[in-house]
Amino acid sequence: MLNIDNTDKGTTFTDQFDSAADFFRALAHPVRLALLELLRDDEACVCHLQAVLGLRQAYISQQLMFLRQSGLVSARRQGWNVYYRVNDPRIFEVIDRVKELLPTPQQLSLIPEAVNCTCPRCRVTSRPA
Amino acid sequence: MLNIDNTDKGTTFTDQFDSAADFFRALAHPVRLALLELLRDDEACVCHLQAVLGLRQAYISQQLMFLRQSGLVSARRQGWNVYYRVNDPRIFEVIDRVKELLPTPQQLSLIPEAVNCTCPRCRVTSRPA
DNA sequence: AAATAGCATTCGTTATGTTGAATATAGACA
DNA sequence: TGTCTATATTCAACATAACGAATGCTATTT
Repeated sequence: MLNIDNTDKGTTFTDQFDSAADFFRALAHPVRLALLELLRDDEACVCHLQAVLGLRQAYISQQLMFLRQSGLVSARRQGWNVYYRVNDPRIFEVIDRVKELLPTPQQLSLIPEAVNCTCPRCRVTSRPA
Repeated sequence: MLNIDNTDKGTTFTDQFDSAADFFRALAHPVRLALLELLRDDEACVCHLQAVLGLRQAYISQQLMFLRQSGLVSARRQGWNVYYRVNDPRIFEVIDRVKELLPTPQQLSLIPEAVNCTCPRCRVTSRPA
């Protein structure tokens, strides 16, 4: 039931936006958005994300933990590597819509090649030489 | 030009998400989302928002300032009152899409009536008695 | 079991956001 | 001009997030 005058500490009108605010907060960081972008088409291991973004491994893991706790991604271990994937690809509809609304001319979101990743997947996909 | 290995301090892959992150940050607060919801169909004065949300006036103004600085809303003065409106209604497409993605059963987003607002508009629209 | 690789977590510092209290400002009206 | 109303801003306390450094954990390989 809707609490009109907020006389007690029950549910208020504002409270119904808590989960949406949490969702937006998970996206409110450029590194997390970059990570999600790298996971858009396929899962990826941490070492791959690290190599592409050029950031320290521990920092990558911290941001991935944030995304995990927000329910946006999941992790799967395979041997030495842990592969992350997006739980619900529909979040990209939200992200893409926001990009359209932004006044800045949308540069190509080209993903740089992984240059220093040694995981098995990268050996075959990103290292033709 | 895309900076592949981030060897200098120029534009990195992550940088292209800065403005999107700022946008999401503006929406990453339940009170700001509530304010936007109240401005969805029509502009509203601060005293109206204050009465509906049951929050202090200064606090409302602070959050409105945040939304203003984020470029999401604009203000217009008319006599004693300042009326706020959403700059680009397309942000509601984003907000509504997020609400759809959330697992929580979407409660009715009914907006409570303003009970203590004395602005001229509220006198005619929300105070039948 | 020991060493190694890949990743996660903890700790501490700094920065940023949140919120209340107090105060300031701008316009309307006498 | 002075006062009143509606709103804005400033200041300070507190909470949370960001990030670097260091360390811990797990699975594989030998």
